[in-house]
Amino acid sequence: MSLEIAVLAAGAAYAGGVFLYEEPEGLNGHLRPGHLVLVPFGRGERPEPGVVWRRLAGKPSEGRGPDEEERGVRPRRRVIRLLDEEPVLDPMRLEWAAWLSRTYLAPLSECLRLMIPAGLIPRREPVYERCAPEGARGGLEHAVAVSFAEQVLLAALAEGPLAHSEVHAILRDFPLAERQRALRRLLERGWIRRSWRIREGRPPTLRMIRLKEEGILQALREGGIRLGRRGEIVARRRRLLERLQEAGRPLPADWLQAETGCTPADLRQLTRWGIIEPVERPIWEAADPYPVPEEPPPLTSDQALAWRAIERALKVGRFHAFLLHGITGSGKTELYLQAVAETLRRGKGALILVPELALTPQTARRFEARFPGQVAVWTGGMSPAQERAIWERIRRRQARVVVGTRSALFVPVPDLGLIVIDEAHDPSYKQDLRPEIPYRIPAYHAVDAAMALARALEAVVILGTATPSIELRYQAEHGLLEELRLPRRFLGYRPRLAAQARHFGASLEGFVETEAEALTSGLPPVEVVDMRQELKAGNTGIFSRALERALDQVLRRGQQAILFLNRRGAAPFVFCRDCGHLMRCSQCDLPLAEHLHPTRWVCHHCGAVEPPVARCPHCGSRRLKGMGIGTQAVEEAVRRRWPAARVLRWDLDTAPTRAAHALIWRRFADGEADVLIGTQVLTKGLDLPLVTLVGVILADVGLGLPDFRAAERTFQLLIQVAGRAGRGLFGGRVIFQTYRPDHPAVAAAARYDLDGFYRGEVAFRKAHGYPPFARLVRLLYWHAEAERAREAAERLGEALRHHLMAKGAPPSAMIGPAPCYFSRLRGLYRWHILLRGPDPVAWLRDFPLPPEWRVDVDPLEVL
DNA sequence: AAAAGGCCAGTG
DNA sequence: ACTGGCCTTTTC
Repeated sequence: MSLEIAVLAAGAAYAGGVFLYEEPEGLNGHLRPGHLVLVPFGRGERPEPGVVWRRLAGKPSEGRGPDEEERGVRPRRRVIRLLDEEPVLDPMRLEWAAWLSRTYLAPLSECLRLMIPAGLIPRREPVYERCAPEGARGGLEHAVAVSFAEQVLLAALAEGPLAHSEVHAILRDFPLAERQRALRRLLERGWIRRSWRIREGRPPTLRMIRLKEEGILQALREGGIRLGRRGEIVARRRRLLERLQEAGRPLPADWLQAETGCTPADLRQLTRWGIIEPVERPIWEAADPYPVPEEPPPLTSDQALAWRAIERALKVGRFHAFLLHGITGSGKTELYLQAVAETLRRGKGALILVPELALTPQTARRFEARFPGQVAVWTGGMSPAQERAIWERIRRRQARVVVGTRSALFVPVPDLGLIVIDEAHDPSYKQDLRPEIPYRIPAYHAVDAAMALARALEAVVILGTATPSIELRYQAEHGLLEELRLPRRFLGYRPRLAAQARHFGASLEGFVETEAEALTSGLPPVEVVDMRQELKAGNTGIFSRALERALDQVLRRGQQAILFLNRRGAAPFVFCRDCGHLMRCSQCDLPLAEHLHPTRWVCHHCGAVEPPVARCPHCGSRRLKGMGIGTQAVEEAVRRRWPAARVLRWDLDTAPTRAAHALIWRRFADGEADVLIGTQVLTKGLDLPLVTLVGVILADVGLGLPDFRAAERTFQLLIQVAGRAGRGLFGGRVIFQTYRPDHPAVAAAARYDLDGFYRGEVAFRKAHGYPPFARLVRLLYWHAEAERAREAAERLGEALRHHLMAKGAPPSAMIGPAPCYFSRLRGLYRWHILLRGPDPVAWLRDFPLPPEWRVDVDPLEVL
């Protein structure tokens, strides 16, 4: 009996990923597809994780492909051990992995690797031991040269085997190279042997806190005990104790900290005083910290209409996919929540995907409030231990609702009944290909992958967005998705709004009451300002007269404004005024942008920061000048023109981390600033009800790029940004400044004319044979030497041309090879070949594509 | 990717 | 002889 095992080691993919192994003795007949095992792999026999793919029939005559005959008989290695009694992947997900592999032309092992978080794999460490003296080629006494390090090591190994880390500790007085040399030489000569030790992973536990002194709160009240010196510290420690008392049972430490503001130091101190006590519990036994779920509000009539369709699909329990097309603020999330509730009632699990830079914790909190204790958050950047803990909670059905980013799609939620993809148009749902990621990972799109999974599982999919992509709308038009519309923004219910209105001195006039005291509003009106006219009128500033007046008014009224410009820094280009030379990144051949405070030149692709030079490298002139504007220039201009205004900037410079994003959003939402200036990161935040003005400083950024989706991206961005205004009682207005007021993306966005833009774009795509009328595959190659990149691309192009001809594909099916538009990034020259046709992947299936070529199926951009 | 094997110039 | 450095090969 042998087993086909997909080996998840990086290198396995180079050889197809699936290998034959023998079943270990102790487990005869036990291993099934989907089981996670460790197998020896490669020349070093390093234990690597693998997923059992198939059992092959026992007879050697059967189940042997012709290629195996060619390879000849070779003693197969044996599976080292089973890592988890239960298969980690069910048959449906194995089938799905095969689909991913076929669809994205990626090795099966790389597709399965997406579904196995690193936290499930135990740590492995080499162990060295002295061989029996007979085994060695010549005894110590015959040695010609034995270095001092080798002698020390041999002496230590005489006492018994040593782990890798122990060897390095013993040899710590020798330089690293010397230690490695000693190990290699002794191994080569057969004096020592290497094997592998697998560090037993302990089942994940959760640190919980137990209240030790029951009477502590009583004592506190009577004033006998002090919990600390400063009031703030005392307050949060008291909050912690109250929570524990209320619950009457241990609560998770991290949850307590988040909830009460206590720090690990607080917990240590209280433990030292004997007031509380940490206890470790298996993760799946963790008690539910939230006792009372929040009540769902009544639905508005728009929501109710959409809900009937969703509810029906959930009740039928077959595959069904919705495009929930709802403008910003129309109440999509409430529908997600109700859909999750219905899914849970049916005993199934739910998955909610959110875009990468979204404020995931805030979104997750809304779900946690409704489904207390049942929500797991899955984002990138977790530690292996966290991954393992959350994964176990999900698998053991402790958490039935998973909220997360793209990678959460691959968490095996048992009995998955619903997949929600919020902001489904967001580009972060597409796995991008980067040169530093080895080999060919599947360039999947979470929407397509989710649809395939849902089909296999008979689950329901909801794709929510205010700006559906052309492809999604096209699919909806052709019956592949059911489109549901939420055309009005939901403000809130009359009683609460009335109270707010009194507080802010606003009025509820002009809002539409759809039913049951639910007030809705339309989208804020957009004014397009032609900046060429401003120039003619002698206004060379950043702000048009209209925007200036509008900002004046907003600041006078104490409301908030957002200024949007999709460019960081002070100036996107630095030119020499004498010879016109453009400063470029040495690694990327992209223009350097000027940033201020301190003045520096930054490459917006690779992030390289260069100190500004005084003289033009081309002509030696000292007259170098930043041209154009970025968010930093807008900030300076606002500060100059409105010195009293409180300004916040939100872009990658001011918010490098997720926490920083949340902080800026929080500060602005709390009214700590009047004007928020930012790039597209600010389209992803949540509700900001006091914003009454959105100014787009330059709407045409990005329209000049030679990419067939450039117009669509700009259109979506403008709609999203406009949607940030007027989400509260004061209404709102939007101003687009542009040099191209007639461009369809700008003009249609200003009218919120999604249908008009869609029709125009579809006609364009049809005329030029772009998706959805054809599919694209982009083959990418990169290399540090320009010549080698060109050669490789031309060689492959030649081979592909012949292959396509033999397949009967038209000559127009292949575009290129050609250098990419961004021809050099991070020091690598980039070439690509585009394939275009009804199913270009099919042409490649029997084509021997060298592994260093990356395949981007359905690329989002072709730059 | 990572380990192992092969090749070759430099060293005592 | 024996290194160390650099490349190629292989992964069941």
